[in-house]
Amino acid sequence: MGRRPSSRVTIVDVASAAGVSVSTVSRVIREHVDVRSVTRTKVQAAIETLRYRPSSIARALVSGETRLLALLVSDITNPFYPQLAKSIEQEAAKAGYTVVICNTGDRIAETQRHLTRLLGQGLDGVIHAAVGRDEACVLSILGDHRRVIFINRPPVDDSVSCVVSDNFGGAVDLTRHLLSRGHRRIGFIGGPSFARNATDRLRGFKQAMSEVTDAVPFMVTAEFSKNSGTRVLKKWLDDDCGLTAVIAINDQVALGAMEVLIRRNLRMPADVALAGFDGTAIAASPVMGLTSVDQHIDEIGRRAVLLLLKQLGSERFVATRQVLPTKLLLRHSTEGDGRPRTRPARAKTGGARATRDVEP
Amino acid sequence: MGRRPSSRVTIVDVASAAGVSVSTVSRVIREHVDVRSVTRTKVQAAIETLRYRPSSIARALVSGETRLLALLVSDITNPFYPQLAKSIEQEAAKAGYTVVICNTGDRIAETQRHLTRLLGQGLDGVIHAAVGRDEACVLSILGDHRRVIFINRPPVDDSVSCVVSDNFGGAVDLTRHLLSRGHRRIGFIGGPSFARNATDRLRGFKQAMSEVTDAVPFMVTAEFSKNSGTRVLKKWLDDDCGLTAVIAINDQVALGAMEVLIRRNLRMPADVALAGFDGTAIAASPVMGLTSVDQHIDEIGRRAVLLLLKQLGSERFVATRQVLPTKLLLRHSTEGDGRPRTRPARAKTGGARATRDVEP
DNA sequence: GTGAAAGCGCTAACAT
DNA sequence: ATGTTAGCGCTTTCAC
Repeated sequence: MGRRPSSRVTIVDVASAAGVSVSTVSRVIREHVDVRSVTRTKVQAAIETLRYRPSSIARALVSGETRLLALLVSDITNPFYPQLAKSIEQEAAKAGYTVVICNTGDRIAETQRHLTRLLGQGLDGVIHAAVGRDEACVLSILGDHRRVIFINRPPVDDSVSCVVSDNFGGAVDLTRHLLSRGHRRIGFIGGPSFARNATDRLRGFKQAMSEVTDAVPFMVTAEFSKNSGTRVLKKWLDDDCGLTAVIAINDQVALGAMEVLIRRNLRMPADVALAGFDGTAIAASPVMGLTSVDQHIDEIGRRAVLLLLKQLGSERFVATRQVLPTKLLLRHSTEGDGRPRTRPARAKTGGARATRDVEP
Repeated sequence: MGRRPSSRVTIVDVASAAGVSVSTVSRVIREHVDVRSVTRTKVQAAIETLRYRPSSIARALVSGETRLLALLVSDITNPFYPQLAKSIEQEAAKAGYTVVICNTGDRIAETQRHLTRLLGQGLDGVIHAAVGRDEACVLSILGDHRRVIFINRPPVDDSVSCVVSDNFGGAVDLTRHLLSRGHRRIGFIGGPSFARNATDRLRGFKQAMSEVTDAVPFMVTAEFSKNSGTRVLKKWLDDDCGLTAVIAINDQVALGAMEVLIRRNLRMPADVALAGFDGTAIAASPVMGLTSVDQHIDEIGRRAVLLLLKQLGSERFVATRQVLPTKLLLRHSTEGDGRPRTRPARAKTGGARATRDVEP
């Protein structure tokens, strides 16, 4: 079962076809210099005609290098991660590396399960985009700090490399923006305390709020899920706590919150302004039109791969900490001028064949 | 470089620690029955204390089985695929299989690159969720039809297994729904002709339209991207062709189309009704509120894995073709009663602290 | 510059 | 029921 056809073309076949030894073929494959160009050509011809493809398994067995990387995410259905995954996959492929994506669901057991299995498969390195309670576990399972990069969520342990955003600064910018628009009672739907990007954002929020005397912060700890956003916002609205603006810990949570606003016919930002974090594509769409703190997702992915490969290739290792600036992207959900700005409500000019709404 | 610490615990270490031979250890690992329970316990203890983890690389080299599957998608940032990937990953993990996700971008060269590389890595099987022009290429590279399952897009070659939706039926249902709501001039933003799910949906649309004498279909071929939706809808509106409803080939294309409607202050469905395909989470959200033809994404993923594993495990192989029914999910984008139904525009009752809009 | 041979860690006959 | 041994396809000394 599962055994592949014994017809596999091996290095021995190539060797005999080219009339040389296997070691010579091996040298040609790995582009060693100590091969006469005549010989090399001969071997390459044999490789070509036999359509020989070296087995990375056999190679891995002897060299210990698989060119297999893992990308750990908490939930691939959060659009933030696919965008990240794409850039990581692209950059890794350039260097001949394969990336496997694993969902941890922010559960230690899942991280453990994946890592143990992948280590058996000969994993070369790990990019963890959602470290949390599993931080120690990851490091102990891998044993070697050189083979891990944390991204998105900063690790506690600073003897590990990471590429993260300036979450604190981003939150400060965003909060100041809301304050400058006159909001004073602002809610912050936070993330779990084990996620340092979330705690950093919370700190930024608190900092900015403390700079304005009459600002009244509302804070709550929740999960990074759409449901979290829905649940928290419902509660706040039901409690009638007079919020005029809400910051969600990420765009996904903001989506959940926005659904509540829509269901209750509240307008953004006239009734409640809303903002998120991450700068995902859906937030950027006018369909959602969500103000968000952009994370330069592609850049983080690119850097993570380059850093990891560099670490895998060098003997001495010093942990690197890269912090990228964020960018505040203003959209309908906050940029209104006090009058309703949500799309159909502000319909005035109309397009082709439009029946027109007139505002009260 | 990359060489893992030579301190790896091997099967030999376990054997000597337990005072047995390597074959006995191997038997214990693979849960062979021919082992006395005393011996087994002894071995397991040794495995435990030494923290031994079998190398699947070595195992793969001899058995030809890597338990590595590839999932080919056209673009992981289309939310349809992460949902699919998640269910596939989960089902595969149950059987100890690892899934690597590859973006083909619907380009043959990319498929080729990934497959060649992965085959060297000892790929066991492939689930291709976006076959198109690369169909022949996939089959020839893999050589063995048993090791491929096509999902989502039906293959041309019916000697290969597939799990797909009833795209034709789904399109018929959807089109009839629009017709029943009085729409007659309906646009269909189609997909590329190499994607059979797209062509099947188009057939369904034509079929349903032909059943109504005064129905006027508009059709165009585009890509499976948000931009396609934007571009086509802009053109149609600019041409002022009097469309009252538009069907997009998938939810992602519908998103692009919806952006145009929003930007032009056209209401859904009062001015233009809009619908998509796939039944993604974002379409279901009231933020998008898109009528869509649900594909039972999880079920497709689950079945694909089970079918593939079954095929990998059996000697004789007969291609299976599974066609799942679709389900029409009605949402704001089409279910309106003629009056504006888009959220803020129909604000009448208001929620807590809401300033109210009154419709004209 | 090229070849011969010893493994990498495991499985699967074949012995016992 | 357990041990012995020959590879799986490749890399890598070490000779020549």
